[in-house]
Amino acid sequence: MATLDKVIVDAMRDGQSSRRSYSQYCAIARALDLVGERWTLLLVRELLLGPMRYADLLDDLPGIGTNLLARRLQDLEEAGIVERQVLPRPARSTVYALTRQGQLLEPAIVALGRFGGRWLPEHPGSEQFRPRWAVTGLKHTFRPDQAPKKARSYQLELDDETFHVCVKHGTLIASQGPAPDPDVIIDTTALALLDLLGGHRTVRQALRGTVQVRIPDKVASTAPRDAKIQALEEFVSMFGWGRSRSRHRDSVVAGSA
DNA sequence: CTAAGAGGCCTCCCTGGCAT
DNA sequence: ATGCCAGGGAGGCCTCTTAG
Repeated sequence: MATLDKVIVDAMRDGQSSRRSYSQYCAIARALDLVGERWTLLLVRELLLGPMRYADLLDDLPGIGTNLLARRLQDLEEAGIVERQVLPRPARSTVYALTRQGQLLEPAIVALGRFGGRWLPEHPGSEQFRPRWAVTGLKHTFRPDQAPKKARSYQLELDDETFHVCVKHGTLIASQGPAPDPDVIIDTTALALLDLLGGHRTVRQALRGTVQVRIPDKVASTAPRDAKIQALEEFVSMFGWGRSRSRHRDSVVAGSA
């Protein structure tokens, strides 16, 4: 924590940093000094699924200016929350990744997602939407009590992007890229996945529509069709998508009565 | 005494252009 | 691919004034 403290102390002392401080001896205020500025937590959200290149961050944060992204990355780097990594040959490009300190923000972001879900409309409408945000959403709608006892590895192919979701010992780990040895491969669009998780499509309807499920041979001991239904039902049941919104609606109705 | 409004200053953010 | 810079708009903060 010495690094983080130094950043704030330096900022407060010389006044030259762009970072504003609440100057309160409070852990929450200190956290907001570090990550409370506009775009910062969304930048961390992007990196929760793995390292990303500058251009990809720019693409997945529509509306952020190039200079602002550079500044936020620099601030997070100085605070020890983000670090630069250079990929090996042949890519050799620079990527940005969360440090161990940065990964400590995950529970806070998941909690914010649960909170924000209460005000999230059922469909994106005219708002921007990215497949990786749906995958991040899996983290804060995950219900450990509904997870299968045996570990499962899922590969999600959403639009043009591939993600790996691993459920093991009641925890969910999601990352960008293919699963090394998936039990189930789900190939669909991000919006179709939202429909399925939100309960607007049943598993059978989804399988007749735009959702494709592939099961590598090793677990296809039952009839393929049944195995697909079973696998997709098991996946969907792990997430409480839509539950938080209904709780909010209930409270609004109760409050207005 | 307190709350609300006005005005000036400052910071933040975005856009577009440009350099490395 | 990365990120710096200038210009301008929007909004926040601070101070002062005024009304109740």
